[in-house]
Amino acid sequence: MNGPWACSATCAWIEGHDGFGALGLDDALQEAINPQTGRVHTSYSLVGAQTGRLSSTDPNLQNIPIRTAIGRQIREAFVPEPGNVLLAADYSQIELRLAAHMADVASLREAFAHGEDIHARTAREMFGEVTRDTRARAKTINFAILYGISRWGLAARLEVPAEEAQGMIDTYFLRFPGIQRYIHETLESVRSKGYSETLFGRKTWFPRINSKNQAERQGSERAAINAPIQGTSADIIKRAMVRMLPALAEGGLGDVRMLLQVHDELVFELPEARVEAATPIIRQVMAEAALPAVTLTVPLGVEIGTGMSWDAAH
DNA sequence: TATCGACGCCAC
DNA sequence: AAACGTGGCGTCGATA
Repeated sequence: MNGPWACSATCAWIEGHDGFGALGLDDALQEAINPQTGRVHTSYSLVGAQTGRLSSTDPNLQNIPIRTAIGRQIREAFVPEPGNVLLAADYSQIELRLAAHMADVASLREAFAHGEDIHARTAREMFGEVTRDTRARAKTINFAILYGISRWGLAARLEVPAEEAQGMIDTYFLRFPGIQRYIHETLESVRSKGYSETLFGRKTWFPRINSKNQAERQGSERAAINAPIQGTSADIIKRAMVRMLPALAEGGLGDVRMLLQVHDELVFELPEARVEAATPIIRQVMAEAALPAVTLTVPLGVEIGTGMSWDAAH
C-alpha cells in the first residue's frame, strides 16, 4: 500500500491511560500503537483525494469520532507526553469564506469581516428572522451550496418537498447573487477545458463532465462545483504546514511538534511553557498562508485550543 | 483462505 | 430510480 506517493508516516500520541481497548471501543486503534514509541502513527497520502486534500490510512486519524460522548472518550485517549500539552488549531468556516471570496458575495464577505455568525446571517437574509430552526436550515443550505446543490438533495436533508427546497435555492441565489454566477461560470469552464482550478492554479480533471449518462454527468457537475473550494482550502493548509516548523524555529520554538492534519485542523504537541509563545505564531502562519500568491477578500479565522487530550484541546 | 464490492458509519 | 462534496474502514456475502 505504501508506495512512493505516501507521505512519511507522521505521528500520533502517547497512549496514556486505560486506552481504547479498556473502553471496549476500538481494538483497531489499540493494536495500532507502536510498542517502540507508545504512539499511533498514521500515513498520509499527498494524492489521496481528487481535490488535493490529504488522506490518512493505517490507521485513518482523520475520522476519529468527536460528536458523541463515546467519540469524545476516544479522543481523550490521545494525550501528550508528561510536561507537554496538545494544541489544536482550526480554520473557522474556511470553505464558506473561500466561497464568499471566489463568488464575490458582498454580504457574506462583510459578515466574515465583522466576525458574524455566518449561519445566523444566512438565516436572517433568507427567512427574515433568526431562530433555532431557521439557523439550522440556513446551515444545511450553506453546506449544500459547497457540495453542489440539487433540489432533491436539499429536500431529503431538510425533509421538505422538492418544490420547497427549490424555493429556498431560488431565495439563496437571490440574496447571494454571486453564488449562481460562480456555479455557472465554473461549470462552463470545466465543460470546455475539462478541469477546474484552485485559486493557486492546481487543476482537478473531470473526464465525465460532458457524459451523456445523466447521473454520471450530474455527479461530475457537483464535484466540479466543490473542487475549487475544497481544493483551495487544501492548498492553503498545505502552505501553512510547509511554513510552520521554520516559522516556529525562527521564534525559538524548535521543540514544538506538528503531529496531525485533519483537513482544516493542525494538531501540535509542545511543552506547556511554550504555549504562550507558539500560539500567535501558529495563528499567523495559518491566517496568512494564502499570501503572497493569493490575497483573499475575507479574513481567515483560526481557532486555537489547548488541553491534556485531543478532546480537551477543542 | 483471500479478495472484492456493497453497505453503513466515522470525519471534515 | 435516485438524487448535495472529499475520504477510510469494518462487516457481510459472494466468489475464487
